[in-house]
Amino acid sequence: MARQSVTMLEIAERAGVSRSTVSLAMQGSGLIRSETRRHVAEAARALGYVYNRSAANLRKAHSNIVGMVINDLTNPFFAELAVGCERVLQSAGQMSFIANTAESPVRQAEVIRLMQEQGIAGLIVCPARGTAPDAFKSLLASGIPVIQAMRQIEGSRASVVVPDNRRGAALAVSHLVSLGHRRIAFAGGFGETSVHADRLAGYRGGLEVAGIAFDPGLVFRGPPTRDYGAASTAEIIGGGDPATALLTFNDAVALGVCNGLRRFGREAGRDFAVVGFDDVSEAAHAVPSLTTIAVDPQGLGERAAQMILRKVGEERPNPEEYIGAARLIIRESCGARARGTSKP
Amino acid sequence: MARQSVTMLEIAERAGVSRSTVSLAMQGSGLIRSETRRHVAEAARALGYVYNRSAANLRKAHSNIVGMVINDLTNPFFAELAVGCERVLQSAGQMSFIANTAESPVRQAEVIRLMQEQGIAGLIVCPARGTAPDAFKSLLASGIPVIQAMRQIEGSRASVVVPDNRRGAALAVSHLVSLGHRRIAFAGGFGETSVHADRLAGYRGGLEVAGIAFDPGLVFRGPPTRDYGAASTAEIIGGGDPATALLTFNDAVALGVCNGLRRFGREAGRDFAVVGFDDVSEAAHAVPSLTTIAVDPQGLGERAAQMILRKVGEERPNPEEYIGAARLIIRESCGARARGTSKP
DNA sequence: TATATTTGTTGGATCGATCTAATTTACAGG
DNA sequence: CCTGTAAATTAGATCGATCCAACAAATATA
Repeated sequence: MARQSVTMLEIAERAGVSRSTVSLAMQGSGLIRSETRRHVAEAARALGYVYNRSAANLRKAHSNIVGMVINDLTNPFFAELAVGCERVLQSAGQMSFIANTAESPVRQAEVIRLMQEQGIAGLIVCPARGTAPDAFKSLLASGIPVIQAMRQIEGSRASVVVPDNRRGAALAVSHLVSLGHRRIAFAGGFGETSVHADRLAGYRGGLEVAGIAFDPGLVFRGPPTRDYGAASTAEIIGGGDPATALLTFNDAVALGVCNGLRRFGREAGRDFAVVGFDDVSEAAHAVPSLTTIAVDPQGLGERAAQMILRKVGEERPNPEEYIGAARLIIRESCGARARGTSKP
Repeated sequence: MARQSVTMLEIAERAGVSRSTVSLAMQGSGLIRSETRRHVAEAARALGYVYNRSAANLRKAHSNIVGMVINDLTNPFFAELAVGCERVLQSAGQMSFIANTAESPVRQAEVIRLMQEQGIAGLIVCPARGTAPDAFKSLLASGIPVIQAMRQIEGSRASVVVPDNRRGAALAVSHLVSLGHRRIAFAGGFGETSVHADRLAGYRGGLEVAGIAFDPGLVFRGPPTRDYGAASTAEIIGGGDPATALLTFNDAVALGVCNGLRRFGREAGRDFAVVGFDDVSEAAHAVPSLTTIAVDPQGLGERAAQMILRKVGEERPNPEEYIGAARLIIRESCGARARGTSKP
């Protein structure tokens, strides 16, 4: 069909006023008599009018679109961040579009370019692994605010919204220490991300506070996945002076280790303490349920959205930093609570 | 900063040609001498030019944006569909934006309106529960193709891409029958979605083929969640002539039931057979690993994307229907394979 | 009554890229 | 050297909403 689209001019004719009046009425200007406004609204409805944002954006320089670039949407952790963000933007009347980069900096660059062509008002991004420090240069140069969420790229001038990874890891370690553990391992994640660096630093800090010497032999690096957790279990619980407790880079690794332990006839929470990181929704439902550090991705998403809304209005946005709380959620896998003691 | 954006006119001046030449060069017209084209490209790069799609769309009626409206992005099943879609669209040079409706028809209507205002070329939608049949009327009326993925709304004139839910459920039932089961229950999901209706119909069909009478007392309705699965376990395994096997509406319910069984000292695959639906990534990793019906959400997403790409070009797009395969994946939870027999 | 002020409405230029029709340039064949 | 054809380029109108300056009408103030 592709029928010719209805324009404000047609509404004007039908309502017996001018284009200008229609435009003003549409955007709720106080200059228009309320009766006129009603006529215009009626005519628009009758004609099936659809507002043309492209045309409007042509004059307004920036649209009401906020872009969101997510490294991995199939990971519920990041999906929740996106959803939290979107909820806030939506209720502020901003449209948001979400794009997925699948951890590819190349794809990320492509997506950011396309978004800039659409004239986004701001960008919230969970940078892909290996993102270059100048990835947001073009956006920042044209005065478009950029917020990095969850991860931050060293040397970029964009704002940051992240959880307190360092403190979270330290909390986990001191909890394990309070349960009597001295040989505490750390597993999963690669050195290239800021998140890994921070969580590892918190782990070391926690050990130091407890007066426990750091043993590099207890740090295991690898992909932040369940498969890695399952595969590395043997290594973690083996060796001469093996660990009795483990803090993992994230919940996926922790859940993998819980399964891995079972293959050796061991059970997390009974024979070995496991603490995860992130508190994904599965953590509460797993058996045994997972003790973990909650970072509230939805809440961080909401924060990021509020920050971008503020910055979009600003004349000259300066980089800002927000560090969200990290809370220890004690469940079964650390051994502090017997299995089935109460609802997870 | 918000420096004035660079336009084609400025490129034209720098390259010593006219606006028209720049425009033609940019869109790769064969009319332009390759040397001129090079000059233009150079000037654009030097000035840090960013293409303004809003301006272009003003003349072209439709943008190169495909909208995707997803009922629940935090559900990895739907997230994967979105990602599959996006990959195909991306490689076809189309921009896609994803929005989340959180199962709210009101929010969905809002999102669709905003997308139409942006001038999307097509829409792929997993309709929210309770979507009205006329939800896509405005889009279809202006000739914008709409594809419903995973779910379909009765009475809407949009195309459809869904898995073969009916056949999948029948496959599951006949597998359970082949393992010797005669009392097979069905649990989870509400009647309001087409998916539930189809899966239930397949379940009944499977029973019929095996010559087993349908027993309404073995059908349990409830939210398609893990919590529901855990909570309804008692009811499912109780009663006078209890079920010995269970097909669930989706994997979430199945995983919940597996946990629920454990609370009664029973184990899926040993004392009770459980078959899920969807094959989410967790199904393979769970302990016991979950026998389920794979519907390949990424593959369906890719199909939907290909379909929309084809339709965007068409003059008068007619509603189409694609029914994807559903495969039985045999793992541990149905009891066909001993636990730990081989890699999941 | 004349003038100032407020309130409501409108013409017309504008945003940046596109596209048609027109124009210029290049070059062959006579 | 001219004409005809092909190749390359360009002027100018156009898309639809916005917004300023201008204007008309109604009301208040001198």
